[in-house]
Amino acid sequence: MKNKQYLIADARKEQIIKAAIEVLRDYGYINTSLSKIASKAKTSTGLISYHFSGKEDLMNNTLLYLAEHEKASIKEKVEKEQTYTGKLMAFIEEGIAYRGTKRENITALLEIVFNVRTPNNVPYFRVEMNPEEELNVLLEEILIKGQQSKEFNDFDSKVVAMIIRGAISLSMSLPQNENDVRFEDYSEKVKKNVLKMIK
Amino acid sequence: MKNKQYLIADARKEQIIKAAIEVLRDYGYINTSLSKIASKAKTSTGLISYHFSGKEDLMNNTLLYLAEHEKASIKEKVEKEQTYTGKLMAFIEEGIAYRGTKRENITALLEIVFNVRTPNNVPYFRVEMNPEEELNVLLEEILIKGQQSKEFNDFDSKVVAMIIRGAISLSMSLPQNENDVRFEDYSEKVKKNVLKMIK
DNA sequence: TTTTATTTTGATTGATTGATCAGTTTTTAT
DNA sequence: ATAAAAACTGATCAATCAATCAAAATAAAA
Repeated sequence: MKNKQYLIADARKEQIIKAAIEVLRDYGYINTSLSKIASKAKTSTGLISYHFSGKEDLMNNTLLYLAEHEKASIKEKVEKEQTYTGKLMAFIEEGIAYRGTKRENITALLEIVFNVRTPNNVPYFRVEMNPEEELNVLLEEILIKGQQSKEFNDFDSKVVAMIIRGAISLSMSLPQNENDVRFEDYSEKVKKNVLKMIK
Repeated sequence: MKNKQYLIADARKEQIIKAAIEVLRDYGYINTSLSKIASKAKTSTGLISYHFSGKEDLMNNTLLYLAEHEKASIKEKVEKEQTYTGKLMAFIEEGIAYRGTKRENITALLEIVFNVRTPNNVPYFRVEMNPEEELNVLLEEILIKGQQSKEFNDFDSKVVAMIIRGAISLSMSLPQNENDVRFEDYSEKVKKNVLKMIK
């Protein structure tokens, strides 16, 4: 029963990670301490150190958890579509929608990516193979295959991918108190403008 | 002689701000301490507290210094152009070029904007009237006036402005070890794609 | 049941931080 | 020249932090 043996540990780990996400969202990385996470998770700092090898390890696991969540959400929508145009529109739509509905997740992810650094002092957001990078690969793949299938015309796929990523990122700066209509409106208009670039 | 009276103070303030920019670039916000800034500026922590009311005040002044620098650099190029197409292309070109040549400035600016919060715990990058916002206003103004003069066709100026801003921001993720050619290439291609959206 | 392994607590430690302040030097004004 | 104001130093302080650890509680295995 090797599985059951670690069930408690895994559940506790996820509980701590979820608490970390809340604290990161509420206080920002600089004001996120293990004791704040511990009290949010209704446990002790010692337990965090027991399940994770340190604060950095906790942040790495939290980042992985968040990136995986986002990636799964977007991939699912993309795979439902048959055409590359459909896949691309789904990528944009879900990328923006995710930032509207799962705002706290993206907020926490940004706090980590902009503050944690490798042992060589390189910020995560400069690291080539960070977890977010997988979504880039997916996006560029859609663009290139769409060109090969003649659905899209000729353009630099890397540059257009960056423009799309930038537009999705900036949806975070949309006013959040309003309802979803603003996000949907932004999403529709971004899609229209992207089509102008690639068709 | 009211002017001379404050010359030393102003010079010292700028010296400390420049040291802060270097430390922010090298260590990131979380590892930026007053003592690190003091030793980089070859002075003492006490002096920083003498010239600034605290760490937050220093960061605010540094942010202002950086935003002013960038704004002046872009505005200068934009104002040289006569047509709105010219102004828009200049905005994009200088926005991207600035991120290539003054990388340390933008790096420090991002460290501040993503970490400092208002007394109400609102992150700076969520504050409506942050210093960066002035560039937005300029960009939207170019787009709207370009439409009014029939240089541009019909589109949502706020959305297109966001797409452009996103593309400029992401130029920071271009590999930096290479020479400027990558930035220029990216710049040219972004401009072409933007023209597809607005013409 | 007894033994062993896993999980949890909370107090403690050593290090670092931003800020303060008494005292010194330098500049400016009279 | 003298007084006053401004600029500056460096030691010190209280607060906070991540990490540690001995001891206790709980669960699993024998």
